[in-house]
Amino acid sequence: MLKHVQEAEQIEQTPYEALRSGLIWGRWKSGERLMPPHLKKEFGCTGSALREALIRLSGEGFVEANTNFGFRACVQSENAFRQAAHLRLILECEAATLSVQNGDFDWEMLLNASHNKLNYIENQMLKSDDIGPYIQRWSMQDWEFHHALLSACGSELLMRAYQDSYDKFRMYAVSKISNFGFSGKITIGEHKAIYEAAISKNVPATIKALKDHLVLYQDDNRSNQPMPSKKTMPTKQHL
Amino acid sequence: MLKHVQEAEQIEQTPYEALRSGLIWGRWKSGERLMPPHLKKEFGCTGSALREALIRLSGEGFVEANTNFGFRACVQSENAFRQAAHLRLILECEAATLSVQNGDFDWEMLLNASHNKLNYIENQMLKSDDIGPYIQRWSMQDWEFHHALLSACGSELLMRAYQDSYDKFRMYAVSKISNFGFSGKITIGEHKAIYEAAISKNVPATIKALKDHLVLYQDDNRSNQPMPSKKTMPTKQHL
DNA sequence: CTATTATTTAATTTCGAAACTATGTGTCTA
DNA sequence: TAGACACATAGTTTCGAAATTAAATAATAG
Repeated sequence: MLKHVQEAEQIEQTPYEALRSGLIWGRWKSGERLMPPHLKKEFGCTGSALREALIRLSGEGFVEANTNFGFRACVQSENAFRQAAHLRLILECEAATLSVQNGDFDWEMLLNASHNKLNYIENQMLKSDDIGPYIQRWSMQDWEFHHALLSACGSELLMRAYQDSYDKFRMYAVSKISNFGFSGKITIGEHKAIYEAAISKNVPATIKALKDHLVLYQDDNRSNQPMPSKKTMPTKQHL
Repeated sequence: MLKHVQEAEQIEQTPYEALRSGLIWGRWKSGERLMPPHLKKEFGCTGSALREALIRLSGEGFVEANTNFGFRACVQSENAFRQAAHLRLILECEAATLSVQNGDFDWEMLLNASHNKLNYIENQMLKSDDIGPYIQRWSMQDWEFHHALLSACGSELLMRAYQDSYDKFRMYAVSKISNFGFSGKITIGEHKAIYEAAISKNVPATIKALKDHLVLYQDDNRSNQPMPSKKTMPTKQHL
């Protein structure tokens, strides 16, 4: 799909990392089967190793696992994308609130540094005609910035949940959003707004800036495709 | 640890379910090693099957996996418990808000039925001297009630994140909270308050009732053991 | 006696073959 | 021709042994 992505994947080490990367960057189509016997040729490892990685990824929600039917890439849909964006927004707002309240001097320095790096890349992309070669680096810096923003929230559990939602959001964004979510000056301005609100310890402004940043993909997921409550039975509990 | 729990575990089928159940119900001490070669005797299955289950559980955050060091039961601490309670509260409030707004007639019936069942058990426990035999059943009904409450939120992703936080909360509650969180009339009243607020479509009252229900374990996790922001580096991104 | 190195033990990880399951094809019958 | 049954094939899952790695003990030199 993407030349630069393809090249980068060659560097990956473990099957788990390679698969996770490939899933996020749209290497497989929505719902496509992931068969160890086939994949092992191009991954240069045994089928069992791939299976292990796929099990782990199914636990994280990136692949679907059905007994005796093997593994499939996550089924992508507009609805699933909205759900990921929604969850990400909830977790990011909560963690950012705590982080702004708790953040010390070191946190401010970290946030400053990560925003500078992100801003630098984004301005380079603004000048360039083809942003393709920048996408991956930009995506990494975007993550580093959002991670730094929340890093003082004080809860590793919250951080982990956030990363899951962030990665899932990115996976859907790759296939649904043009330029993977980078919209030139608009994006630069949004990141600047988040940074300035957070660094000045203004919690309501930070939350507003975050909502503005993610509102594009939010819309209203309440009325469109509601989940029928009849079908929603409690999953089996392990007593 | 618990007689009734031990008995119930014999019925379990897959190693994954048995392990998950054992972890939640405090079968292993905090940080204890989980070695397939030892466990396979009592689980009556091969070591490889256990390994597969442990990998999956590590993806869900119930066991810690270190390369070439095997698996360990989750390290429990007061801080980890607060984080689980906190995350659960965030997700439950958000999902409950959506659910109350979206909930149709079927949802109301489901909520009513699950609350009745929960209420029935809790009143039985109130009369009894030894609540031991009721604990597991009560835990199951408690889950069914909370699940029903959120079931109309419209986001499977949010529901799954909630279940993870709920199960982790329960795991810590088993080891930290007397009677696993059942406090007689107080608990009954809290569940009733949640039910009545939700069934009357009162969002603010529902949120308040949920916060009252979980506030005991909340305290203030901001100031006690803050996570040093220096150590918080972005985890490796898979390009 | 201490510290470093070898040796032994135990556990984890990897691997490939065997068993099982599902799918697709072809044949036979009504 | 349509339907049902048996067969063949592809893919999944399970299993146990070999290889690798870490921990523990014994042994030797300083």
